[in-house]
Amino acid sequence: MQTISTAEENYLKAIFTISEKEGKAAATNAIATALSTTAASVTDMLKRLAEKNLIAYEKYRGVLLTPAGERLATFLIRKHRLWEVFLVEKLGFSWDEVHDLAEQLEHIHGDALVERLDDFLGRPRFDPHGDPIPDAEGRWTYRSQLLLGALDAGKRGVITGVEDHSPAFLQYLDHMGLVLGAGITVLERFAYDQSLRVRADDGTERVLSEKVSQNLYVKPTV
Amino acid sequence: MQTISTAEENYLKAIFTISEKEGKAAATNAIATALSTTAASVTDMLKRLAEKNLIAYEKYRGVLLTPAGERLATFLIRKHRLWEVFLVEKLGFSWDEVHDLAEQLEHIHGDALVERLDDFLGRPRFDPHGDPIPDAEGRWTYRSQLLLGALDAGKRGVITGVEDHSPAFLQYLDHMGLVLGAGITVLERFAYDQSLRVRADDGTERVLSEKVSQNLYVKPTV
DNA sequence: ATATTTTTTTAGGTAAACCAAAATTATTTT
DNA sequence: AAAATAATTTTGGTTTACCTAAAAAAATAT
Repeated sequence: MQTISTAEENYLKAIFTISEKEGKAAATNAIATALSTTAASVTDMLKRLAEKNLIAYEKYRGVLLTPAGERLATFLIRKHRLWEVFLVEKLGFSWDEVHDLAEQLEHIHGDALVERLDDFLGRPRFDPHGDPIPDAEGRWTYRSQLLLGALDAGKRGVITGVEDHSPAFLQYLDHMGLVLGAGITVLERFAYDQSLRVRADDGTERVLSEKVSQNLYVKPTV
Repeated sequence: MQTISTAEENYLKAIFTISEKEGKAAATNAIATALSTTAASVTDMLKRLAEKNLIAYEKYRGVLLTPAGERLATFLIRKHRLWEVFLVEKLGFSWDEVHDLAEQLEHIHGDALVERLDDFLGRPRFDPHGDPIPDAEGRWTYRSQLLLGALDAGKRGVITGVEDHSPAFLQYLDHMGLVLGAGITVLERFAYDQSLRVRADDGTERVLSEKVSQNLYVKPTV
């Protein structure tokens, strides 16, 4: 069984994320940007990953993960998100503090560790940002959610996740009481700047910018 | 602030352990053996660690840690042992399974993580093998313990730790019911092979070899 | 005190993971 | 369809952390 380095794991995760979002092969430059490295370094690594049959790579055509590569990437995301749950639920970190630590912890190797951690945490299906956690077989939980910006006036939804994971956005949400699970009703949409007047379940009313409404996911309630 | 690689951290820990046990500067060969590498590689690394002022190195004279190096080594041991407590107390691993995982986890960087983990675990002073855990300021807890082999016939002690940390020994102890905190009374010492006849607090009597009695620590009870 | 053995260092080399600059290929514009 | 631009790869280099074999120093034996 071949071993995979931390650097290789980071490439697999980046390729997974980019090709998933773009719906096509990940470009060298996109990977370089995601990993804060140069295109030359990426080409270097792609050759090695192709050699290990973790990616399907054709020069100048971008890359896709092979089933083996996708399995590894999925498992890395599983580990990252389980550790995030641990950091928030057990150690008391806030959701804007856990990314860098989880980025390190996801590279710890040990199948038994992951499964025991999962049990210890009560087999959570979503991480502290509302992102789904693949199960031990790599299966994803799908959930019907839409951006708050897509919710019609008069409709209510429950906050289920974020698109922007930056600490600045997460801290803003904390400040506004917009936490996962909170109910929110769209009262009015201002055509001028696409801002929304919303009401929390406790009756508090606020105006949220388009930028906020485009980065917050809600599940509509009936 | 300079960064320290995982390889460098492993050298610091090895130097700490060897120089502490031997009571003198750690020899190149001893470090090579401890890290399963070659003397040439060790010399290589010693130059780099000396450059970073983490060790006091004189060619052909062995190495000692500087205060900065000792601080780092102590903190690594703190992290290693806290993670071992987590793995045993929270995730349900047994004491013979946790070393390799803790060996990875000790290299996770994050002061807040360590302090929160320490709190979460109830600020334990000893790890699952009875080894002391340095506190956040790097202070060690000392404990009066001696090898079971040094306990006179007729005396009773409580098991406080192990010298040999190998899974084989730990599993043997489990099998014999010789867990941390268990009481044990030496009934008789056989001069021929230095084996001991002992009695557990539940009345069970056993004979333990010299090898066992030289690898098990007890705290004498009055 | 010299010879032998052991330990340590040096010399020269490797692979992984990065880089800048130059060359090549693909894409877009005209 | 050519020219210009953008994306990608190649070339030649770096550092880290290893290695083997040879040389040098220290320790031990005679």
